[in-house]
Amino acid sequence: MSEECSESPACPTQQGEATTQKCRHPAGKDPEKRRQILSGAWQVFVDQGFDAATMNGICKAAGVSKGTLYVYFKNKEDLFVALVEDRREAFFAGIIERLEDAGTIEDHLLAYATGLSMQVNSENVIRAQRIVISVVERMPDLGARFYDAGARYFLGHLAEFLRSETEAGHLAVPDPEFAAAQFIELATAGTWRARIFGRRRTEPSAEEITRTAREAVRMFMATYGV
Amino acid sequence: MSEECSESPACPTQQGEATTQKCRHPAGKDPEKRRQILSGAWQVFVDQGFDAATMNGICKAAGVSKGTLYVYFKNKEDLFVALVEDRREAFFAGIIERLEDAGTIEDHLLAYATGLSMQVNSENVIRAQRIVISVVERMPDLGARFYDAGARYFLGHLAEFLRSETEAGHLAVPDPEFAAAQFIELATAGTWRARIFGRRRTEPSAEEITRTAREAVRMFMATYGV
DNA sequence: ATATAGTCGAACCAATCGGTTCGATGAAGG
DNA sequence: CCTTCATCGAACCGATTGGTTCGACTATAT
Repeated sequence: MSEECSESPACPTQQGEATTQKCRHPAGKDPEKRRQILSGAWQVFVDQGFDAATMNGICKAAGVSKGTLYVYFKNKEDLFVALVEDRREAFFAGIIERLEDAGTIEDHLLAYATGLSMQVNSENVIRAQRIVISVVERMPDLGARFYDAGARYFLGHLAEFLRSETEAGHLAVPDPEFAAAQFIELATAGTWRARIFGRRRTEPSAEEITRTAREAVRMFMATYGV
Repeated sequence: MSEECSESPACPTQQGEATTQKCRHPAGKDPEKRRQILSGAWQVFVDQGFDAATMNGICKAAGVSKGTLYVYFKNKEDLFVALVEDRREAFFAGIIERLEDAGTIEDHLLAYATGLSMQVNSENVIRAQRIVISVVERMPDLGARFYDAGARYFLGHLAEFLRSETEAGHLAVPDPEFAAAQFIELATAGTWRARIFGRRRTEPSAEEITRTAREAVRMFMATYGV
């Protein structure tokens, strides 16, 4: 319950030091409360889906009154959009970074594939993906943005890597964008589709992920290696 | 509106010949009416999703009274399950057959890939997949059965083909099941995922499909060719 | 200390949903 | 011709929903 006044510039209590003092936030602007709402909403949405989730349930889960909830978000759809916007980056952060130190091209690709597959097959992300897919018809932009933040983000980054390695003569990739798409599909071959359709209800094991990733790299290098 | 009495064995009107005469069906057993309901339900579900679709809307679309609807299907979920059950086979029929006459292994794989990709990326099938995915949490078996009738059916068939070609010495595929999964992912690389997330709102062109299919075959043969 | 204002919580609202009921209708069957 | 019965259609039901309102409470800022 101890918040620091770190956001509102109109709050004169802020001392520069980290202080546990509270300060007055304008209605609907307390970032801590906002996070609290989003956190509760995440739980409810993730295990009930968009339609089945009720605003009352979200209030209860978030520990916030309904009136307050509607001060922060104007309706259910707005709340959901904000939630996806808030989480989508977090899903895929930390994977790109850890790839920088990889050694050979194979190591690089392998790390890429395993990181991607683990994340994209994890229970939470699978559920989130299902929900986004289920509302794509009603909120077309949401799905597109979610895809851009996830798959497309990886695609772009990987394509860039492939292009530079090709220019350096370490690979022979005529169409980096397309090859990146191929690689991403290979990285999750046999797992993701079955997961998203509920055919597999548990996350793939680390061994399976690395095995699939290794085969993806092998296949990729057999085709695009020099 | 002309029905033949072709199903009910209790109907003495049936003459063996095709007749346009009507006959009395026990309540909830007229196959024509059943088809009529499923057809209306299909339209409504496909462009509204499971939750947004209402039983009243389905009645109107099907041209059937609500009372009758509930004679044929005991509730919304039951209707939806029956609908998926009714359509899932139809989605993927006709693709396997047309592959039998293919010549070389490459031709065979190419036909497989293009047929699969066209079907799986078509607007109707994409929408159906989205709906199934959206209810997977509530109806786990439905998603699994749908997956089995679609992807898994292809996987099995393709794996069998790969195995026999390997035994004949035309291919070198150590793990046919897994290789089949790889091939299927490659066949839809760059299209299906974007389609399902609504990132692409139009079906891929025939040229793109064949191009992707051709690259899939090339990659596959580079890895598993003799 | 006092005024201010963000939050609470519970009641409230209109709308809609899935599902049921039942008398009217009209065609099939003997 | 008359009976039977599947269908119709419209009213009806209880439950639940997203969303609103408003007075009570309380921590903050002056």
